[in-house]
This record gives sequence, structure tokens and C-alpha cells, in this order.
Amino acid sequence: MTELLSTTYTRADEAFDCLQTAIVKGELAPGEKIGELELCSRFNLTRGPLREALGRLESRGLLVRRPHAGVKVVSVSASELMELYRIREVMEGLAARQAAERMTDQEIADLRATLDTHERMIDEAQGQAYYQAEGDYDFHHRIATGSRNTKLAQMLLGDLYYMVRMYRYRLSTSTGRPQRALGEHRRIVEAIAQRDGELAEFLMKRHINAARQNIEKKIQEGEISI
Amino acid sequence: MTELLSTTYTRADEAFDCLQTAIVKGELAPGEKIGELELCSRFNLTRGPLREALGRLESRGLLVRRPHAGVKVVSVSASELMELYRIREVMEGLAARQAAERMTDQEIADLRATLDTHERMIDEAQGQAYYQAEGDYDFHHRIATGSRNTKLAQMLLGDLYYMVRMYRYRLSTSTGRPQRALGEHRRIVEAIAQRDGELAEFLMKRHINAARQNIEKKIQEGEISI
DNA sequence: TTAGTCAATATTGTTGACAATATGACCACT
DNA sequence: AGTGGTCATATTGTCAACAATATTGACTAA
Repeated sequence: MTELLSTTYTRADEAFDCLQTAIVKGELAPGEKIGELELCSRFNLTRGPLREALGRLESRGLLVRRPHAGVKVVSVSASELMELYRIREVMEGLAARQAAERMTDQEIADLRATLDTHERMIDEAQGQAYYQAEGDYDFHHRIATGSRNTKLAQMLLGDLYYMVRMYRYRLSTSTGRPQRALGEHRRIVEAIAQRDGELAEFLMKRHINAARQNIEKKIQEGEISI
Repeated sequence: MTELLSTTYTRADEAFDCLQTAIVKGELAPGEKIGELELCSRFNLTRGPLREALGRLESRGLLVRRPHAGVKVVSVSASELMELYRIREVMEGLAARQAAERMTDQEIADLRATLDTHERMIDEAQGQAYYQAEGDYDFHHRIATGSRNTKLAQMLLGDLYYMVRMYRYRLSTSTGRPQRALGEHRRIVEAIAQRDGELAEFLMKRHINAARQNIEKKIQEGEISI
């Protein structure tokens, strides 16, 4: 997942991917102290590559390390999750604007097709949470890369999305508003297709803001807890 | 610089800091292939901690690594530098808005004091580029942390600023508009002091946008090149 | 002369052993 | 009984040797 372009795949890369998905899927509980040798036996790794992977994950903020004290998965509060959405709002707004300016017609066609399959999944499967999340992730992923802003895509795909997905898995509940979200996605795509960057930015910001408020409400109502 | 709070300072942290500053200061030329043992002898390190530091730096996008092929400092084009400023614009705009909502009165007072010393430096030293850059960095640093948005501050301080500083060193020229920048800084601080988040965000975005256009103009005029 | 292949080499990736340190229990002391 | 300190232990940080691979150069054939 890290460098698919690379010819070889080092053990450190393997360790990084294993740990990252394990953290995202919640298989490694946050706050729990976890030893290196335990991780080694669990993922069939040796300590060298493991430590290198731990360094990368720490650098990305997915876990914290105290010298000689071990490593634990980062535990984030509800307020911090809300802060993540504030960041997404401005960064993905920028991504949408630049995507409107730079995406190829082919990419836009693919994006539309993505939304069609997403719609089918919602109809057929009554919008199972997992596929909803994947569809949503795919949409935002395409816009991030479509921005042609290398660093922006790197920060969104390499940092923010993993944290957001971590919470999606942990809450094990989707936004619960698939039709509405799909409609918002469609309007964003239309703005991009019309090369209206300003409108695309506005719609994307409003879209993420709505998602944030939706989660905030659920948390306040006690439906979900972190 | 990485974890000053931590009681102990591991060799890997040392390696990370050494390499990072070396990259930022341009002592390690971008694009140049550089061997691990050479780095070891140069910074009095062993390969273990060095490799861990290399992993972190790669994760932060300061260098690229190809398996069995070595590591080289990332070389970024002028257009990519401009993209960095686009990201800064939206992210620091958010930081300024949240700082206006959350900074303590003491922090705001300190921020004002920072600008005063910055003004003195400009007057006395006729604005030597290095101190200008440091003063500017300090200003943006305080607002990032003042946002109380952990992830936002982490991304700004841990990712973007190092890349921007890298270019500052490489161009070895400041923005060349110290007085104007100082005035913009002052207006941002006043907006924060009045707890006007919306205005602070607007002014910060305009400030960074102006800096970007300034550099863009210089590049087009051929004054500086990358 | 040039292109391609093959092997030698140097560099990176990995592994296991050694040293340093934080944690936790136990005991003495207040 | 509570607190403070000390010591044993287990875990992490570090190091040096080994294995695997990309690069470089020479050599051969077209």
C-alpha cells in the first residue's frame, strides 16, 4: 500500500502495512501497551524492520512511543476527532477546487461511474456500513489525487484518511445518511465537471461540515461513544 | 527538537534531528545519491538508528528511498513549492481562526511581544534575511500551536514548515518585504486579540497568498531559480 | 561500433546478540 | 499503615556480522 510502484517490497514496508491496517481496524486497541516482541511474533517479523515501521507510524501520529517504555496506539478524544474534520474541511475544499481545475475528462467520467456503483450498492445492500465507508473513501481518494497537488494528496491519503477510517471502524457505524451524502457527492462532481473550482470548494466544505455535525450530534445524543 | 518533553533522547532522535536540519540547511544536496555509511561517518551514528531516522524522514516526504538503491533528498520543482503555499493558505487560515477562539490572553501578549522584537530586528539589522526568516517562522509557529488543534499543529510544524524552510535556505533570500509582512502580521494579531476568528482567517489567507505571489513573481522574473 | 548479457562489487536489508533503562515489587523507615 | 528507596527483571535501544539485491563494468556478439 505504501509504494506499489517499487519493484521490491521490503519487510519494513510489510510491517508498516500490517501495523497500519491493524491499527485502523482496531485490532490493536488504543491506549494498550504493546511490546515489540509480541508484535514480532504476531506478524512474523523481526525487530529491525518492525522498529523502522514503528518510527514511521509514530511520525504519522498513529502511535506514540516513549523510550524504554514501549509503544501504544494513539487514543483520540471526541473533540480531537472533530478537529480532524475541521482540517479535512479546508484541505479537501482546496483539493476539490484544484481537482476542478486539473482533472482530466476521463477522470471525471470515472468519478461519475464510481458514484453510480456507489448508488447501486446503497440500493442493493441497503447500504451496509462497510461498503458505504469504502465508497465514500474512494470518492474522496479520487479527488485528492485529482488535485494534482502532490503534497496535498500525500497529507490527505497518508495522514488524515487513516485516522478517519480508524474511527469509522471503531464506531462500526457509517454516517447513516448515505442517500444524502451521495447527493452531495453528485453535486460536487457536477461542479468539477463544469470546471467551477470555487463552487466545488464550497460544496466540499459544506459536505464535510455536515458530516462533522452529524457525528457531533450522535456523540452528544450518546448514540456512539469514544 | 522532536520530543523535548521526553526524559531520554535516543540516538534515533538525534539522527533524525541532525539529518532534518542538514536537509533543511541544504548541506545535503537534493537529488544527490547518498550512502548510509557515509551518513554514519558524517554524523557519528550507527546504521540502526540512522535507518530508523531515514524511515521517519521518508514518511515526512523529505527524502525518497528505493530499496537497495539508496536514499536521496527530495528535489522539488517551483510549481510544487507554489502548491505548498496553497496548502499553507487554507491550513494556516484555519489555524488563525481557531487561535482567535482559543489563545489565552497571555499567549496573545507574547505574540505581540514577538512582533515587537521582530520589528527591532528589522530596524537594527536592516532586516538580515536569516533573522527575518526566523521571526516569521516564530510567528506562524505560535499561531499553529495556539490553535489548540493537535493534528493541525503537528502537520504544520512537522511537515509543511520544514519544507518551506528548506526552500528559504536554498533560495538564501527572504521575501524581501519585511515591513509589509510585519504589518500584515500585526493586523492578524489584532484580529486574534479581538477574537474575530473569521477576520483572522481571512487576513492570514491573504498574507500567505501575497507571499506566494511574491515568490512566484521573483521566479518568473528569473531573480531566483530552483 | 553498439547493444546486450553476465558477473563482480559495493551497498542495502535483515538478523541475532549485547548494553542501557524504565517498570514493578519488596523492604526498611517514618 | 503509608511512604520512600533500592534492587531484580523485563523490555527497549544499540551494535556488528550476515544475506540479498541493484549497480557498474567488462566482454561478447551482431
